[in-house]
Amino acid sequence: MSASGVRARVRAEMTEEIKAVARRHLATDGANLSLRAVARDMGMASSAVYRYFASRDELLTALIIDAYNSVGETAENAATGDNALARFLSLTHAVRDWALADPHQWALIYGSPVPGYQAPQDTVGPATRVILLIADVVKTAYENGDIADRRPITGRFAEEFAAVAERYSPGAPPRLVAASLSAFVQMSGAISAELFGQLSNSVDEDRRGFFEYQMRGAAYLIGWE
Amino acid sequence: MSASGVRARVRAEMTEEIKAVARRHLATDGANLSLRAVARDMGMASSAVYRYFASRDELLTALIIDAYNSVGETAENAATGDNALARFLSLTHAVRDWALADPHQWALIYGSPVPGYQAPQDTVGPATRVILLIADVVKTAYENGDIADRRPITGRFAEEFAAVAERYSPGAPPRLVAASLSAFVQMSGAISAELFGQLSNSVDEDRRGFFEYQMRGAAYLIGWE
DNA sequence: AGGAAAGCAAGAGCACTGCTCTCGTTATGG
DNA sequence: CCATAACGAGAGCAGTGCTCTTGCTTTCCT
Repeated sequence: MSASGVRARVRAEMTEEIKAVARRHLATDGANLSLRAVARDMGMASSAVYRYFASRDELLTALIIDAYNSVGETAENAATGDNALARFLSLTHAVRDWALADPHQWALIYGSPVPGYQAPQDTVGPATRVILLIADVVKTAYENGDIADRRPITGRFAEEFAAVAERYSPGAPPRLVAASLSAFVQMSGAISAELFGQLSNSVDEDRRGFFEYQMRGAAYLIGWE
Repeated sequence: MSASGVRARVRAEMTEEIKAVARRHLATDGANLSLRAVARDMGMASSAVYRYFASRDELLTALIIDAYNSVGETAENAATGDNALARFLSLTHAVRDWALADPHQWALIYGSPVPGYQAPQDTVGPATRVILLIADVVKTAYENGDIADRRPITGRFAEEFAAVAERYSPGAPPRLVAASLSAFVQMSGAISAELFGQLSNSVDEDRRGFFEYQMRGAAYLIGWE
């Protein structure tokens, strides 16, 4: 019976629960969480977990994809505001808040790659959501004429960006694509620096303010203000 | 006999060799390198390694300190040029080159922190060499009048930076300290993004050019050009 | 309805890990 | 010269990822 399949439903629930427990372990053990410990927490034999994830790496991959989607969705929902600059600042703050709320998930996707782990193709889509969102906000602003001129870029990398610009937003200046990607890099770099302890003893009180300062710098280089 | 002590000399050599072998393993296993494997490579029992490092974490700490000093020294030696901007660009390129030559050492010090590992106090000194170097280059430029005005900073974090500025470089505007730290964050973020695969499929040919573009952006926000 | 096939959970087992403890050996220093 | 400290090796403990076998249950097809 059951066109949906009872077993399939149970399987989906189990899969989800394993991921949930694994996410909890992520907070204490980071990327080298123990599959056996996860199984123990669920009251099942470690070998049973392998029915759901072929290896620890596959579990990690699932967590990585979920994390990318989670932060991507958060950013998309936060990209609101009267003008494009407000949307940009809002979304970057949302990403930072997401990272602060769960530093280990952030480390999982934006920290150093797990040794020996090779990210499969399934992760590239979710991984690009935030940068594409930034690019979209910038593109809209540009088409509305809200982007001031900045120095054009030259050199080989300018041609690479010209190709990207032509594909995603014909007519947009290549330097705008470069500045957008640079803004994304600044954002993730600022968050990682804060989370990974690089700011200790210099900015301890108002890290949010310093983050916004940096994002406004990135916004200026894009062409806002 | 031996005022220096034969045993002490041998011990120092052994310590250094263990670190060297461990650094090799770092390239394949990352931060969760195997102490036993290191011992095996050296033809000794794993328990013997504990005569030199009380734990795996202590070995990692030694590697971390060495890495900080190595990149710091590299940056210091590269901070040459006719003007301060040239020195800044040169040192950032040197840091990037250092990271590209040994990504795993970079990940060790600027990547996600090893779970359960708490960096001891010995690491903070070496860890600050690069940022202090940048601050020094900027300070010199400011005192020579080579730094253009930029928008002042406000808010609570501005007071924090004012305190830092007063201590390190009395008279220097707080926003300059903020911009210097931001430049450092941009640098490490740009390198990490490149090394950790965040730039795939957008900048594949001329990553050096894109890096310099970003560093020139940071330089502009400091007040160069 | 009945039987084959597939899914599932558990346990034992392998090779590995960090780390501790004990045991002989060797160099150091009073 | 001899007690002491440093040293290397080995065994052992508890843990790891992963595989394989064994029994049971659900699903699917004829």
